[in-house]
Amino acid sequence: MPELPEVETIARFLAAEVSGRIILRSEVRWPRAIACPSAQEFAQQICGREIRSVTRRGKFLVLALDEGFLLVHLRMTGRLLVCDAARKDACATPFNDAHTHVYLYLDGDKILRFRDVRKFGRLYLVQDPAQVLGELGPEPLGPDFTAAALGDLLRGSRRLLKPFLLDQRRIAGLGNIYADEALWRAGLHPLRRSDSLSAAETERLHGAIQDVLREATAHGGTTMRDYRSADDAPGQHQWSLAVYGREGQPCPRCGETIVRMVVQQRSSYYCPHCQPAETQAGRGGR
DNA sequence: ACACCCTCCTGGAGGC
DNA sequence: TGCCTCCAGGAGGGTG
Repeated sequence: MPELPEVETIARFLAAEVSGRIILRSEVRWPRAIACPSAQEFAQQICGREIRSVTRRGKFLVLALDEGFLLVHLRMTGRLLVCDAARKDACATPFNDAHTHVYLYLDGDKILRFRDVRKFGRLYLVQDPAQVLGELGPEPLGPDFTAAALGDLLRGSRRLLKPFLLDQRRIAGLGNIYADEALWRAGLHPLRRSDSLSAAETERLHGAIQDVLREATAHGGTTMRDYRSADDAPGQHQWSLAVYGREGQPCPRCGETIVRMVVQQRSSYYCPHCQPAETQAGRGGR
């Protein structure tokens, strides 16, 4: 499930592979993969466009075109793959399979394709990226995301910490894995209320979010099952996870058994010892 | 403003 | 072996 580090890894790879290339033609095999405009308009409008750059905003890939923007959200199992036209039948991931929904044929005999087993991912072709990205919160590794800024966000919310961290309108780019890892690093229980954090706890959470995202990006992301970069390479951060997916295993910090619970329909993994529900002051979740 | 539940999807895992 | 059911989960929607 691509979150910020995975999308960043893909963006960096794609930037080197497709920047400056012209989209000669496209093929949309599953129209619903195109969120906007219609699949027909998409095919017409994208033809002849030059890809100027590939960057990331939150969990979105942002392909700046000479005219407009192609935005891609991979959701759970979406992938963008590049290959040489001459070697398309030798791809590690089958070139022609039922899960590949959009093909973009580029100059220089390159092909960029969108594949998604679960069909949750979407492509957006827009003039103004704010149409899609406008509601996103700050970039957690950007200059605006200071501990003070996080404090303001936290004080403005009465939600539980875990759903707070997953809300892309508050912070853009965290998903289930890194939210759990950040909470563990900060020693904060997922059910703490956002506006209950002390200044020291806010500071810890801020550092934890940035550290885990930087480390995971340096590792090329986390591959639990499906994630691969655009060159089919898996990430390596799964070997460094402290709590996510580790129910029943010992906490790397204290040895206590990691617990899984469901918070708002989502798995949450935490260490009951390192992330106590009760605060020092004696109040708190449960 | 918040929680809660549903929908979208499919392959993989577990039960029998 | 094989069939059946359940489940993961990001985001957006509806409802209370």
